[in-house]
Amino acid sequence: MRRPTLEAVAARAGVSRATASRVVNGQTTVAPHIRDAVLRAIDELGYVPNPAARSLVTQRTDSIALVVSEPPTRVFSEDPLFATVIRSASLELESVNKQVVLMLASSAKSHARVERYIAGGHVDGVMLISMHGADPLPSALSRLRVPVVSYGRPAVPVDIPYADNDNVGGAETAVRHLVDQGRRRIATIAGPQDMIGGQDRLTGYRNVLRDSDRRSIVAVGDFTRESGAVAMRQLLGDDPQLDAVFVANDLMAVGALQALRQAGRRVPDDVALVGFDDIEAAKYTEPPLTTVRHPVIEQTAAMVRLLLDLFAGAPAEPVVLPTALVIRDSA
Amino acid sequence: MRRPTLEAVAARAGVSRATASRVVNGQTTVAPHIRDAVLRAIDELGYVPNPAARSLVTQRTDSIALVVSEPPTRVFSEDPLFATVIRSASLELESVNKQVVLMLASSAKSHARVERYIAGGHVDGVMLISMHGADPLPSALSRLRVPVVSYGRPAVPVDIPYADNDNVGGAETAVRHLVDQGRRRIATIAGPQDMIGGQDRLTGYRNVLRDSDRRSIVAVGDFTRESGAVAMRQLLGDDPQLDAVFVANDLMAVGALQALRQAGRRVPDDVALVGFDDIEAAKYTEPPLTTVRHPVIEQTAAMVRLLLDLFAGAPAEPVVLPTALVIRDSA
DNA sequence: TGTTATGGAGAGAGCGATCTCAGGGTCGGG
DNA sequence: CCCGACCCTGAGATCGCTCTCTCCATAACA
Repeated sequence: MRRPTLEAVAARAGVSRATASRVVNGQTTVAPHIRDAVLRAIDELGYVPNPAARSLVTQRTDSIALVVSEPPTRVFSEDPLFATVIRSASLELESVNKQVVLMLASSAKSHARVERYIAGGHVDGVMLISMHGADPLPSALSRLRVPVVSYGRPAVPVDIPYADNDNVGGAETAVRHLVDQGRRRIATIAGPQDMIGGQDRLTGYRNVLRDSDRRSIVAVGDFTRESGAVAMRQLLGDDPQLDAVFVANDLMAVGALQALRQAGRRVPDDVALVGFDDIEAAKYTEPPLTTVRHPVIEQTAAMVRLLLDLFAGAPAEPVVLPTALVIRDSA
Repeated sequence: MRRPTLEAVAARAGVSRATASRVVNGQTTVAPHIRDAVLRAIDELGYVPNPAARSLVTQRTDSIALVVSEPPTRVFSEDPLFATVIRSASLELESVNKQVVLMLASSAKSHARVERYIAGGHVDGVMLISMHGADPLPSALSRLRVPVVSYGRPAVPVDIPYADNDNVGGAETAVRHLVDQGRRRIATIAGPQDMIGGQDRLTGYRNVLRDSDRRSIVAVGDFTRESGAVAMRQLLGDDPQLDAVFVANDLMAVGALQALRQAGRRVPDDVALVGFDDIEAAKYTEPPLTTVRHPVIEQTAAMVRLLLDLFAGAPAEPVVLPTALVIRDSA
């Protein structure tokens, strides 16, 4: 007992396959009563189009790969970034009837697997979210003649459109805010330096300090809460007099806040703290976190739009979204 | 400039399409020198089989959906369970040349989307990891005549094979261990009661207490670390004399440990603690956590095997893997 | 030498959709 | 009343592959 085919639907409705196909694909050039007959037949038979047959002739699959090029432990960490990107990309593409296929590319072996899958034409395009500098995937995929876009500027210079947020500018705004408050010893907890976001946010910090006659005090974390606490303790050891910290993401800022509390420093009285990302948790810290908004959903939407542009043959230029300082109580 | 077809490969190698196909699919009935010629042609043209055309005739897609029926926030939480299942399922299926397609089914809307995708025949089978009682997906999918297996016993009674671990038995072993140590007031931090794992582990706790003439003291968490801390504080309020706690998963146990420390209780001297799952972090707590091993990788492998059995037409009976008490320092 | 296995290659029929193109109505205008 | 325009519908080719079936060549045996 096989699944019903379009042929069966057509027979039952008393029309040709072509007409049935027209109805299935929502063409308007079909007489209403015939349309209804076909729809009824579809319903009665429980017809669902065979995607293989369809994509064989259309040369489309209507599915898009979201390749996350990170070890699973990072993807499935407490960082809500990936979850948000995945969810909003799915949502965004759902509205144009495309399905997101999530692929994790951690090891070199899984890279090869992903490449084979993409090269095989299983998907119409690729959204890449890869943050590490050494990642060979962006260039590998761009060679495959498949439409590829990236979430965030690829670390390796490679000619694929991307949607990013203004990491440098955001960091500059944050640090300038601390300068404007008259803070003198402004430290930073930077992100990992093999990630473009980590680099750019540190650059922003340095830019402002350079122009404002202050010495830079840097500790490096890896974007996890734990590493934020560790880095904060280290900074307090390096310079017990520090009166402000710019933290490269909110997760580390939460850890830093904890470390400051344990060290008996009041925030913002003794030490002002600015984070980056504006994750949900930033509202609920004690005190609520002043931070730079990283528009994840908008950035994802922009990335999706870039991909759709590529499909349409339109030119797709990189997009950089502005960030905005969200002032709460920690600075 | 289109992708080369099998026809092109055959032409270049001077053989028929059928022979080229035989080589591509690794059949042995091809003369070595012809085989080589075809392989060379494949290499020179950069030929990759068209999956749509292939699955149109074979009626296979060689991809398997892993449907995670949880809100993304839970999937991408600090709980390493999902990451491990995803990784080991991919690994396991890779060896039989099948690709895992990850689908998140959180809302009712995404349920419909997943169902449509599966019904469309995009995948050969489905692995379901769904923990909530009210989840309509198991029964919905089982109606679709697609091979479906489940990670963990489905909360609704439905006829799909599953691989589970012995939650009840594991909990019993843990609590018995506490009884054997002469603990008198043994509390539990249970998991969410709309999840089968949460229910079963509480059942195990109750079974042993009932037989050992002790009163049960229950607080309920939601498997997150935070909720473990909250529940522990509540238990200490309810019965300041308690001398042991069985915690339904390690994540909550970590939180409980923290709460106990803050309350000035020594572990295991004042209060003994047993967790469940044996996650990596359990080794590194202070003191290291005594816990029940939940064999995630083996269980995933068993689930994959069940699915492959279904493909082969073999009967697939539910599998329940044994758990084992891992004794460290907390009890 | 004739006959039967046997191994290896090719011809051709599908798989289930889309899409172009041609043909048969209906209608309005001359 | 005839004809061109227009709107629907159907016939049939096509997408790229697998797989059965047939056929040929060589080997093995009597």
